[in-house]
Amino acid sequence: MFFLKGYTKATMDEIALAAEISKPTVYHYFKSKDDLFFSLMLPVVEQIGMQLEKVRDNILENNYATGALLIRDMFQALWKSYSMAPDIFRIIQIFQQSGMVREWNPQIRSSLNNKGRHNFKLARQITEIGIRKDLIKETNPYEYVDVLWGLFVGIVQLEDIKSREPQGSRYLQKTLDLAEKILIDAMAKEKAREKIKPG
Amino acid sequence: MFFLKGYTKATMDEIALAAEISKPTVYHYFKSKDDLFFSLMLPVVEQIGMQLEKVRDNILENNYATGALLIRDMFQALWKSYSMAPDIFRIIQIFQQSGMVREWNPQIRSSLNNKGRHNFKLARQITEIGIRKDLIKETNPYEYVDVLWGLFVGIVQLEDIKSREPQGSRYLQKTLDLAEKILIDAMAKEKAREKIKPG
Amino acid sequence: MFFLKGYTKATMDEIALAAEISKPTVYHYFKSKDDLFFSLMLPVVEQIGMQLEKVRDNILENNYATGALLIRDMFQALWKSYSMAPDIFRIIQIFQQSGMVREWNPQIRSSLNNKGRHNFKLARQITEIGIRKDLIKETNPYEYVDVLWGLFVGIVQLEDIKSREPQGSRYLQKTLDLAEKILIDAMAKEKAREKIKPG
Amino acid sequence: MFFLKGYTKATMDEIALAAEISKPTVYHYFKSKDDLFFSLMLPVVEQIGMQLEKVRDNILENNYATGALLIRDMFQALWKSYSMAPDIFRIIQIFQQSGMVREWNPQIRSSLNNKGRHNFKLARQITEIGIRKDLIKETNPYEYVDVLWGLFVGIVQLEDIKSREPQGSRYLQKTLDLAEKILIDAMAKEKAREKIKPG
DNA sequence: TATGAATGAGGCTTCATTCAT
DNA sequence: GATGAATGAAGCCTCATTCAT
Repeated sequence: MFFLKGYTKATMDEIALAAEISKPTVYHYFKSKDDLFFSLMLPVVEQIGMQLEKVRDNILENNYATGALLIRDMFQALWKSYSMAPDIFRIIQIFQQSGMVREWNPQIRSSLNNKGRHNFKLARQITEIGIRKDLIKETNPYEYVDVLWGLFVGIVQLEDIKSREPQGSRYLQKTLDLAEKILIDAMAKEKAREKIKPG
Repeated sequence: MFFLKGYTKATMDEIALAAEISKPTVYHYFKSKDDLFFSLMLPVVEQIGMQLEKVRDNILENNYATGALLIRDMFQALWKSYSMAPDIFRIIQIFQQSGMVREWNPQIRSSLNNKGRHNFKLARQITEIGIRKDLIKETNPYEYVDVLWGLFVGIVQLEDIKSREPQGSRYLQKTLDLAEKILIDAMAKEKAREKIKPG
Repeated sequence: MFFLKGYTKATMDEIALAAEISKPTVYHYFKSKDDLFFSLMLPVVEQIGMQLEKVRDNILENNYATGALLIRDMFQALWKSYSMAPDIFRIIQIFQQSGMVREWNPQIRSSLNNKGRHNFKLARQITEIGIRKDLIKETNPYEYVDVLWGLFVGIVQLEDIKSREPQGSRYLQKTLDLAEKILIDAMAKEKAREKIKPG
Repeated sequence: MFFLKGYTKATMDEIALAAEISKPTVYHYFKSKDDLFFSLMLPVVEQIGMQLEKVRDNILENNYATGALLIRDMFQALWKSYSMAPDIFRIIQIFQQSGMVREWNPQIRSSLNNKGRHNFKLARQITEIGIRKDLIKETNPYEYVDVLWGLFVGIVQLEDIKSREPQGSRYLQKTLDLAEKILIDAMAKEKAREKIKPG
């Protein structure tokens, strides 16, 4: 529902109807609409964090022979999280668009923000280590991570919109492949000899 | 207002208040909330179209010596449109997120969709010509254009969200610069010598 | 407009549009919506009064040979007024239905009520004289007049509604003819010999 | 409320207040103002239908010795329905005056129209049988029924309006009695002797 | 005389949330 | 644990009416 209609337009009536329970029952499980929304988002945000932690562990253990492999893994961290729950992944976007105008439960808000910031920090760490280890071209890690995230989310969103239209495309996979390739081409340091062809 | 709060949360009361006119006066000029929202979006969508048309004319007249210049101009087409009315540019995103708010006036909906599709078609044309003229690496133009658009929009959105937070960054410009560089690195064909074939 | 939509649903915008003048111009001629409405009604109410006065004069001058002729003339008094301005005649009904909840300009209200009451009084006078002159069967003139008025208005209304539907009848004339015949049959005193056949 | 103020002027606020429930609760039971209005009307329209069906059954079973009795029963069919819910009966008039308020739910509109037409058809059937059975004078049944209905409704309306005024009369009963008498006098066939042919 | 633009007040409807059972 | 019924608050929109020109 949140995904289909956005946070504000999804009504508790519809949500209860779709869940085939009564409205008071929804409130039995979730304190409020915000709470319900938040409960959906949190696991995905955490999922991304876990994926990124794996990447960080890998690079710390020198498991990446090339920058291409590192970059691919970072990109895949997002993609895997997305694949596990595409609809829910998208509502994170909605959440951010919704402007958080309504005063969220401060606890909720801070928890989510912390986890979000944590993810960005992780990605920056990974980038920095990648640069230090000569896998990634010298860049400002802040900008690099923002490009990575923006690229992924922008494409998911775009293909999403397109797929909603009658003649909508279903090229999400292919477009993300291209995006990944572009990132690698642009960011990965080509090792003296072995030239990586991302496949 | 739409930008600050999103379509649904922006109330006509607030809009009228912000515009320093009364609510009925808003309705004197715009038939409905949808109509007002749409009226804001249209010029920006058209602006993008105009910018892209310039690029197409340029490439048809062989005004691009290198692929880098072509790609930069396409990227700049978005950026210029964005710069002219950042807030309004963003509401296009909101519009798309909002799942085509309610049942739009079919005329509105179709007009906007047509213009949007037109822009994508233009960008694809430009890409195809660029490939044919040996300025851009061989790629599927559909995917290429989607990456371009997704990258731009994703970054704008991300920086937007960040800038809303207390410690928010203001790195939009720098991040977009990096994004442009990445696109060029990855897509533009490096000419051995001058390979431009006039005509 | 009032006739088409009723007092409340007819908006000043529509009225001005239909009159092909601007709204302020309407207000230039009529102080308010009430005033405009009233201005339309008054002439018809007065018209009915004038018709009835003629009948009263006639009966006072012994111009009616039979009760049938008298009753027909009273019925015709309504019908003529209706024919002169059917739409406007109907709005009198609307006015009465509208409940006069809104506080009409007291002057307007009283003027209209007076004229209306005057008409009923006239009709009663005529009836009383008719009874005294042995043209009409002995009856309570109040009830008699109410039947006459109710019958006429009820039929006009009914045929009106029917004519609005796709398969709507257009039998106003014939039905009113029958109504008149019924009234005469029931109320007119049959003179010793000459038996009137209303035609 | 509808009766007191008419459809348009009766506000949902007032209605809820009068019903001593909150506005949303009204909407819990009725989808819209139209729906509420319609829900009030339907039973009365159906009530009239049931009364007329009884009359039709009676005449088919030769239960009427004289035309007077038949006509009285038809008139009483309306009157009984009216008596059972005078206020609600009146709103049917308002409904018709109101020009089919806005765009009624097509289902509602058609349902009501069908039932209304059904009632008229029933009354015509009764009239035709009455004529065939020599109880009623030869007449066009269409016109006859319209006179009957118009007469009843016109009088109810008129007395209604009068009773609203300070000096208003309360002569509904007496006037309807007279109306019934008039109808009988004019329409019922006076039997020379017993002319009833069983079967 | 005529009008585009403006508005305070108010109407219908919906929503998140809570009772009472 | 589950729900039909209830509601305060708020949103979109319209209307009669008036300015300013």
